[in-house]
Amino acid sequence: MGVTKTEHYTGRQNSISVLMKAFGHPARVAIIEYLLTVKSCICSDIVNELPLAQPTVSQHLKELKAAGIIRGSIEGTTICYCINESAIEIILNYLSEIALHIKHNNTTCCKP
Amino acid sequence: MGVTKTEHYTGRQNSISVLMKAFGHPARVAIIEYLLTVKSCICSDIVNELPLAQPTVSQHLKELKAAGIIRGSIEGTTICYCINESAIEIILNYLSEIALHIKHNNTTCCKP
DNA sequence: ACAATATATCGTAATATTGCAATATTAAAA
DNA sequence: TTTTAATATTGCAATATTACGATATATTGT
Repeated sequence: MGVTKTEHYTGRQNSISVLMKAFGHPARVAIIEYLLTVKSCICSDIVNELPLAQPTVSQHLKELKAAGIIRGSIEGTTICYCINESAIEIILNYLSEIALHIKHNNTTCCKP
Repeated sequence: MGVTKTEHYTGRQNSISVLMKAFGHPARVAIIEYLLTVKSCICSDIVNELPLAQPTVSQHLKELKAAGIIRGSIEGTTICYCINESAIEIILNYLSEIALHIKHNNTTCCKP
């Protein structure tokens, strides 16, 4: 049906999937990487850096913002967008836990 | 058009987005978490743990495997699935880089 | 006030994803 | 060999995503 049964999963499972999904498109990965290279976060020229039309970029930015990966505020005709460090930390902590679990469990099957 | 312009992005951007996308659904997050709790990785009962029909679980497992997040091999009527540690490490390294970049750049705008 | 510039929103087409019933496949067990 | 059990595949309906042209909005500069 194309609709996710969100209510059947834990809050953490849902919020992790939202954060990860935001990284789940190469355009958004490229946007994030571009934001990193720009020291000042006035980023009116993302459109020129990407092979995408302005409405498409705007939409990806909106999704990144909705997921909490970036923050932004209007500054005249330009927008100040930058990465929300704490969102990155949340994913990092989650994956670190997983990596620890794997090492701890030390499952011997499925080794290449 | 619903079709991603993969060819316009770097190989790294594409592969990161593939890995992250695999985590971009709560059912797959739940599957991964379940795999972690099972010491031996014979996981024939994922279906009983999740609020999803067997074909749906099978499909999510297929996607996780295609993305490289899990590995699996047939063992009679059951399947041995487990998490591919190196895939987790790849994401961890990538996000650590981003976090470092953020701290290093020390952009002062967009602070809450 | 008007033009220029930057970004957002709307509408829409193409494609992808999610979920499941039905069915197929596969190998162990009787 | 037939049944049983576990997983995969197929086909399909509902919904989501991606992308962009057209247009709206908003602010700056003249």
